[in-house]
Amino acid sequence: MIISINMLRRQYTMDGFLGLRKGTWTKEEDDLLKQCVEKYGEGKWHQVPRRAGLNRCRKSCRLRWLNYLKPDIKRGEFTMDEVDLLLRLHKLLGNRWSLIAGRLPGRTANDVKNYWNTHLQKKFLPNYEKNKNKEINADKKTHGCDTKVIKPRPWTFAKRMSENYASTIIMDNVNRPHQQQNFHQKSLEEDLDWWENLLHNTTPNKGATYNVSGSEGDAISKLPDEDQEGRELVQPSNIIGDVLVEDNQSFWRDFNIDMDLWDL
DNA sequence: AAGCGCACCAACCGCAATGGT
DNA sequence: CACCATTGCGGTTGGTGCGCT
Repeated sequence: MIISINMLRRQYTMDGFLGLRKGTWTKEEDDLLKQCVEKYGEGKWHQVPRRAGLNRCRKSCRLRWLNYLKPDIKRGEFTMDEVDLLLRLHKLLGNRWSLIAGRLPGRTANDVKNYWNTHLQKKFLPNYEKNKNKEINADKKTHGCDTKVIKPRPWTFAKRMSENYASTIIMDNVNRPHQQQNFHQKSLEEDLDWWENLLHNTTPNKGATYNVSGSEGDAISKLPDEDQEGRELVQPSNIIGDVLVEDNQSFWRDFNIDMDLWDL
């Protein structure tokens, strides 16, 4: 077996002195981690190395599980539909990879980020080559233009959602969204407007109001399954525009991609 | 065949957010 | 409120494979 100097350096840096292994995972390590998660469930990552008998740090275990071992991970080429959605979401959200990945079933944030960096960045960012070594406005560097990215700030969301609360984003006079701290009680339909608008490909209008059900990637997955009376609620992931999509049905079955639409 | 450059992607690192005490 | 431990995220690195010369 040939071990390069770089490999040694990578595997035995500071963590190496602490006895922790680094670098590529072996089949045996994968099996141990899989067995551990199957037995104890996902989470409590600080306990995983000990429970699994792995000589890895908790971060490494978590990453390996989330990006590679998790059973529902979809591998292989991105489909046209996925690329389409990725482009739209990136235009709106910027490099919020976990948020974007949350809308692409089976894809991880790392997958999405890698795909963007290797396949899409050069193709869809005007002036990418020109700007890549320059210190420029972060939005401009990300989007190739002065697009303002909606960056919802996190707050304690679970509690608010459980009380059927939503926050409000008001677009200011330069089309920059900012959140208000006063929460209004809203109907679920209103809560979903923001995500509908997202998928409608709309640009925030001056003075327009968007209702946001929480923040960060968890937001959607944390929406309640039922309302306070116990009635089943429709998850926003199943709503594209005005169309309710059945489970396991492609969102874009009859959808034709029109790149000009986005003015990229 | 060897050398080089590039694309891809798994994995690492630093830091901010979150939760518990 | 402060502090600490843990989690999660995004940027970056580096190994590998492949095509070109």
